[in-house]
Amino acid sequence: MQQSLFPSANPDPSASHEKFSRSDLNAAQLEAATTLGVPLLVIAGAGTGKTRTLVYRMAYLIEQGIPAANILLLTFTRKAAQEMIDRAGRLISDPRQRVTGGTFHAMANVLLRRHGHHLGYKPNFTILDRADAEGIINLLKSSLEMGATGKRFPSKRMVCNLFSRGVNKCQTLNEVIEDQYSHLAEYRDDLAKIQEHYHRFKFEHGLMDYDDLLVKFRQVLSEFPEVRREVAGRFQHVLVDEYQDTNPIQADIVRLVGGEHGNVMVVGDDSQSIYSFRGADFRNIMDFQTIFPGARLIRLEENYRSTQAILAVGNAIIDRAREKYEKRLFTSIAGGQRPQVYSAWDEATQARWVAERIAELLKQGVAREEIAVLFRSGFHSYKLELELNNRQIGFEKRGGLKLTESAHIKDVVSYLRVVSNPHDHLSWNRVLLLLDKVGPKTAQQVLATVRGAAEPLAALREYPAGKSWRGGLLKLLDLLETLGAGDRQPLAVFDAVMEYYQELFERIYHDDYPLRSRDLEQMRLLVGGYTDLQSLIDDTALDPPESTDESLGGRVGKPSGLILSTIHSAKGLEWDHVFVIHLAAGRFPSCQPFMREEWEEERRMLYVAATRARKMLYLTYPREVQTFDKQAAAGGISPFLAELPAHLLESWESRSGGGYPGSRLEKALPAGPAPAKVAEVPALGGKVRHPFFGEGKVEKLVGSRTVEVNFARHGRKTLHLDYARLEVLD
DNA sequence: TGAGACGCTGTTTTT
DNA sequence: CAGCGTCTCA
Repeated sequence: MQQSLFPSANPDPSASHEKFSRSDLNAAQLEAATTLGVPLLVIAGAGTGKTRTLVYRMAYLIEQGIPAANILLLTFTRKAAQEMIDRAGRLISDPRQRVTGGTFHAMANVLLRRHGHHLGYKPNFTILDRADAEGIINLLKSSLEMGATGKRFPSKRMVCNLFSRGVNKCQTLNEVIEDQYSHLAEYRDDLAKIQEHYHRFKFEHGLMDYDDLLVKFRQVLSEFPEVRREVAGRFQHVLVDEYQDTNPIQADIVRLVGGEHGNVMVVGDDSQSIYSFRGADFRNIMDFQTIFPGARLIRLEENYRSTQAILAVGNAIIDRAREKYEKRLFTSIAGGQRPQVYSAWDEATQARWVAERIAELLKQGVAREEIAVLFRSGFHSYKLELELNNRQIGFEKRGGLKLTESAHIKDVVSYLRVVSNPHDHLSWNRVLLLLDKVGPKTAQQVLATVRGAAEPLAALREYPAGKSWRGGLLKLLDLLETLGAGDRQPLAVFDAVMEYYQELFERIYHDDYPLRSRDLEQMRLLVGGYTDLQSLIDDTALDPPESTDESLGGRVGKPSGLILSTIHSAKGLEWDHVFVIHLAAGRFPSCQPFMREEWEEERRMLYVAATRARKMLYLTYPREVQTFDKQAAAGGISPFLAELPAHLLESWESRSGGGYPGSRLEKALPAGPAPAKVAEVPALGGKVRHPFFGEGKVEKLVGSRTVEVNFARHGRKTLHLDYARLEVLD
């Protein structure tokens, strides 16, 4: 097995050797970078040099004689870790000193392959991505004969969410159901049964989902002191980025490792907490000082990123947050142009306008990598993507569909997974279903043989296969046997798989296989970069490449072009020119939030988006948005945008003399802060309609502005009238 | 039992 | 518009 923790690119040898210099940091940053012997909690506002501080701290530790191998940097994405580590590498004299770093999941993966045997795992376990996990739920659902007829059983997606939520918030199944899924109460017993089988299934077949990686890693750390000591001994300094977005399990992992020596620094910003759906709670930041008594708190408040004009808008957004730790960002980059607001007629106009601004910027000589377009949800950029394609402006999309989520890639990866872990039932199932004349029933029967066998391949040789598909099965076994035998490079394995798969591929995807084969070619390029099959397989789940063309150049360092990204994927990044689109009611905030917590998180998301901009910020919204059934053209300006003081913003004026139905800001924005629309208080027992949950009946009035509503389709929800967009029916 | 056609429904964000 | 589940035919 590969020993380097997280295989990553070599530092760029051509990079200049910046000298580590204390004068590069302000007082607070310097304190954060150089304080030793005390746990540190760094509250760092957006753009206050948090990354720089982490980078300098790594370099400082190394200069103090601590081997880089003993330093661990935990970040939110692998990209972020690599970039920081590269930068630290440039500050020190010995380029071979390389800090290890990556995501919590990646670290857990590597260490569990080594220590998982304590919990009964073999080192060749397979990591399940979301679709895999849902697949298992589906398998179990049908094998347990649930949801057969009559009542509709909750979707696999729902079931997975429910399980995951329980894990990440440390709640029991019953608590989760009560809390969030009360409408599923009647399925409680079935869900409990599925959950039990799900856990057993994963364990018996050497499978781990994302949550397992964290949970099992925590377990091995807490139950086996010798493991804990070994891990803590190896990582004598732990640095954690984006701490506001860690969940209780991750915090526990930090506590267990860091508790051994206390050399822990965590960096975070409560105002940028946007991952509560994964169990994160920004209040956890303050628990740090309880977990590590005597921890020192350092605040970074000087913003080095944005102009005053942009920062003013950022501050105005977050000022309206109900609950936050006081902190006021200031910048010495005076002036700057006020952020521009463009109110578009509809989505197409919005797309055209943004594309035109981008074309203009490019013409003015702005580098493509200094421009980004951000949005709440992946699909918000569809129209813009079309528009950019029309104008032949290349872009890279972050977030949204991953390359590895497409069926044909999953097919290929399944062969690799079976080679690596012959007990991986899920992949076996997929691989068998690809055979002609083999469907779910037959596959299940074959799998029964795999289950008991110590050597599945040999056992299957003896399988009494039906005439129509015997040949196919034997060919498959030949392939797997050849691959399992030699110690081949991943690329050779991939090519062998492709030779076998090509025929099936063209049959199954007969209508569009030429298009799909482009993905396979791209995948082949990626495979070429690996020397170890297991890490290739791991990365398909832990570090999946984005689906659009760009992938090799963008893996390390700077993004290679114009970026379209979800706000979540834009975390920690910055650009000169940032467009935030779809700031329309019902889109951003998405129509889902119905309680304060969720509403506030949406607001923080806008804050994150706005503070990505260095020089110029553009905020746009379509006045009309199409819903999926191309019906209701709801929308209009997002309340977040509407409530901003108008004098901080500037409306866009059409230069071409009215080619667009451009609006004047004064018209679009109310003069003062807009009060939230005061919704009518419905009567007890009255009917209401929610944009997402549909119709429901008011069951209880809690306080003056909070009601409990029982929705026909979604069960009972507690709603706050100031946040939920409730319509009172009569 | 598998394969393919049809109709329904459901909508974030990510490791 | 998918991606699912159900239904029908071979």
